[in-house]
Amino acid sequence: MKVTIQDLADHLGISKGTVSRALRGYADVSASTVARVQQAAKKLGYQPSAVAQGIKTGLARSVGLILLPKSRAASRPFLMQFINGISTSIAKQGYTLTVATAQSDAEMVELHRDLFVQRKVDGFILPRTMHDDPRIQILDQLKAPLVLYGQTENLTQYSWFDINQVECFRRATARLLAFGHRHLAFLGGDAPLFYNSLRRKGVELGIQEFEREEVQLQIFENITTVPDGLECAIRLLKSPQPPTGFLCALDLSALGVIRATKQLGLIPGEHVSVIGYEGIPEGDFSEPGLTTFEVDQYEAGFQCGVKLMQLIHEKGAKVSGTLTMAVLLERGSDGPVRFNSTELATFIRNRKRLLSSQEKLHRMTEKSLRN
Amino acid sequence: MKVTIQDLADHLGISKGTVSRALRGYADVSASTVARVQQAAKKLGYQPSAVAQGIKTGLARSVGLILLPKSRAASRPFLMQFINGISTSIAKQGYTLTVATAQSDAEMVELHRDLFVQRKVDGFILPRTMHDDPRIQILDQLKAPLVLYGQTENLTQYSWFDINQVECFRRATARLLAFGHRHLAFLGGDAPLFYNSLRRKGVELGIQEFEREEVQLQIFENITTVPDGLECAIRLLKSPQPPTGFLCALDLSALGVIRATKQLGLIPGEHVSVIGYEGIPEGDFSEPGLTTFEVDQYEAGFQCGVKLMQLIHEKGAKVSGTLTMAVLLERGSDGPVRFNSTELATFIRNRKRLLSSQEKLHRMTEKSLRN
DNA sequence: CTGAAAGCGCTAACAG
DNA sequence: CTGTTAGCGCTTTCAG
Repeated sequence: MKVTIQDLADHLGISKGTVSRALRGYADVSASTVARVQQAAKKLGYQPSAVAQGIKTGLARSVGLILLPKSRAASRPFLMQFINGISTSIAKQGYTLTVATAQSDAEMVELHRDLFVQRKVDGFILPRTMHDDPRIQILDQLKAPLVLYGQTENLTQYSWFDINQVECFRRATARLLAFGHRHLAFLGGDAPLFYNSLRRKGVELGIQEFEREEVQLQIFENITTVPDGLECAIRLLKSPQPPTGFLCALDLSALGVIRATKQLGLIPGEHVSVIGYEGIPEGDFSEPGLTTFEVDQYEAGFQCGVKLMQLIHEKGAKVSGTLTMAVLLERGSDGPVRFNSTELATFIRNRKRLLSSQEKLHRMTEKSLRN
Repeated sequence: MKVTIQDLADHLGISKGTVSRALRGYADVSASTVARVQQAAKKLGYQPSAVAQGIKTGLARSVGLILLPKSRAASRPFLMQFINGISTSIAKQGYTLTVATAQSDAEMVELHRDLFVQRKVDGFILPRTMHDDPRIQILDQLKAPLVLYGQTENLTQYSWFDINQVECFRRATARLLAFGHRHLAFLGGDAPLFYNSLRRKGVELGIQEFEREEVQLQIFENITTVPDGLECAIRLLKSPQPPTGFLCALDLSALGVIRATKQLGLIPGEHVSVIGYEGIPEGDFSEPGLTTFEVDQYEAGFQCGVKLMQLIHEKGAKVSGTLTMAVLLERGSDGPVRFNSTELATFIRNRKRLLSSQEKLHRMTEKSLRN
């Protein structure tokens, strides 16, 4: 049923060694046999077993990507495109992507070790890099090829690909400052993840470069979901000195801030400005649309794949890091400051009265629409 | 560097055959050696090479899932959770998921063949089943184990998992009819995909069961994106006899319909009702929220994985099909009919006047908010 | 209960 | 240019 190299050799009346060399394009085979072999291979539908090949070469022709379903909200948005990018780039060399799912951080590290030791994969792509990433430690020990999607400590030792998040957040900050905002809040994401410090650094840099006036900045961390962002923003906006501009490490938390803003009867993009990061599709459907940096996750995956292939194939290949930019999507969630912090606080304090009057007007509008 | 079964055998002064049997839990090994071997294995960090195992067993301990990045919009939303579900369920048996990406339909079929012939995977999960699916044809020929996520012709021959989409759309239709809608439109998705006929059938069934009054139904196909839905809805709503209720095969097209509705100055959920299917996160951020059927993609992936494992491991395992339900998320995009089709047409024809008056009122609201 | 040995399908020396 | 041969690391009879 399953056709092996022996079958093919028998069929052609030559040895399997010759068949192997013909198929692998060795120079020392006559052109005519090469042709004959290739033809017969196609006819019989022969393709070498990757498993049997792997036992000789020591390679599985697969790279690993391990996910954490636990943090669904945080990891979901970007991964599908990322996966497409990886598998497309490695497919050229006959590689496939092996995806596994860990149920916890500890299991995650073990899974990396096991998959490599069992030779199910030849290397890894590590998304969502952490400070002192335990995955890196164990893979270093095993001398496993790896590429980081993101940055970390001792970066020169590794191949990595990342968005220049410092620059993104510097620009976002400069943008809000140019809009006249002087009270800012930074809602950071998962604290252990390395990107978090980069994004915060970008914000601090932006403020530092701005020398015209005093700027207030409040910093929060572990704001990773819509409810997180909502809750945090409600709390801040009800405080005596609320921020008028929100810089969010994640689109999800930014969407939460937009919701909070509306709940308080404020208009996002007018009374309060919000900027996110990542470019998830939800941001295009909120009202107003979310101003954010759109990351090309497909490209990121593709480049990670390319780098990993280099590491695996070109022995003694040097590691390389690449930094690229995301593009700002200017939608409606930010704009020129209307109230300063103090005015905003007053405005919010009176929101009940205003909300009810707004409702009355809404009913009027409705009625008139009905004719 | 890499520790093999031989190393372990040498270390313990026993034969590798014994080591192998001890590790695989054969009955005919003394408990004491089993313990010794396990301990030594842990100490030396020995794990059998999946590649070497595979050459004997003929199994790669991996299942394949092949994606089409081309149809990004259509395939993106559901896949990540689906992938998590698959890899979680197969991980119990030491299996991993191999993901590959095809650039075209033809390449997709080839990839299935190649991955199986090369023994990189032991079976496949086929999402997005088509009419006379060419993937199934080739895999049947190769006697490759497969599980369908979705239905198709000759279903009794295969293992499959699906949502009862006929029932979902029957309910959606009954719901709009109960709301008093009598002019409906069904915006179908990719025509070659099998789900499309099921969803349409559900709509037709719902209408057929409704005997109180005459119901108009317009049917469209290949409406797969937001712009598709937008365009189609604009055209329909501007027609002399516009539908007041939209049944959309996909959330994406439903979101397009909502946009169209707003562009025409109508209020979705009041002047026009829209129901989607799938439960993508965007639906929660549109205004109003999209009423839709939420599919548990994780569970779907999990069940597909379980079925595939049965097929691969239990020889002579019989195929099995499972039908489950999605849950209706009642959000704001549908509701009791306000205008019948004729009234709606008139209303839309006068929209310009209305829109400008609405704007005036909006400015009033704004002004009052400012104090 | 354990060791010896064959062989899975393929590649890569090494002869010829 | 091609055939022969020796493994790669593991599993699995088959003897003992």
